[in-house]
Amino acid sequence: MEAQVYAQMERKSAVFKALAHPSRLFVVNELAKGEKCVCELTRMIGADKSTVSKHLSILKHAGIIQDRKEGTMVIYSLKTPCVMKFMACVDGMIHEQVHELAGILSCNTND
Amino acid sequence: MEAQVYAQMERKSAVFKALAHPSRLFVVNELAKGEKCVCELTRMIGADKSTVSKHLSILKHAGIIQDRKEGTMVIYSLKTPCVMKFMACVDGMIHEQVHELAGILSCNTND
DNA sequence: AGCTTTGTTGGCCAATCCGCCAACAAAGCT
DNA sequence: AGCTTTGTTGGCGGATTGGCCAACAAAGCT
Repeated sequence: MEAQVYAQMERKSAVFKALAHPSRLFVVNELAKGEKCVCELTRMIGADKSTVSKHLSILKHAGIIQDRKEGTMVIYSLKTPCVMKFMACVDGMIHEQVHELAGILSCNTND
Repeated sequence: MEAQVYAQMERKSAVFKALAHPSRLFVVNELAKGEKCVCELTRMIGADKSTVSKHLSILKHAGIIQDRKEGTMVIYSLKTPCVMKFMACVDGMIHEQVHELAGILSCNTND
């Protein structure tokens, strides 16, 4: 693979890396419903605020979310709504996998 | 975050994790053009075949690609074409970032 | 049967990621 | 000014990932 192509793939993979964590995915899902401050996201996730702050920093650096200050609070919102389109695709993939598994195991799955 | 929601996010993030590597992204891009054997992908990437095989295994396990045997060769192909739709979205994000950077840099050219 | 080609798996080690704590910074309140 | 709330950053261990080598397996040739 040529260095130029590799560099391009690296930039792209950075976006996927940013989304490759349950908490960060949760954040994106919540922000899709509306903007939220770090404090609220921290309460929802239930981890240390430093942990959540770092997750948000990763998402921001990837260009997926943006922030704005309001008093002592920092409010985050979704920057790239097209991310949610792919979420639907992933949902479909997971449903398909569950279906396949259900077929293999031939037992009930209450989802 | 409730355990059930966390589990759902974990399943989703597995798909993103699978795509969160330059070589694996390269594979997806190549397979979008047409099916290819491990040997060809190995030549294109330029890593050890064991490394490429593991990358393919990760993509397969995530439900993104599928394989089929043909003689001594194993031929991989894209299983979920909707992945490519998101690629376009990511491309757009990167272009936007480049644009922003260009804007910032063009405003500060005082040297 | 023996050799070659093609892939996969296990193991080792380096690099990266993750989550908590501690420390610090900024803004509002008393 | 001091205290509180809200966030960010640094750093430390533990867990995970990534890439190479070696070993093994399957199928095609000679």
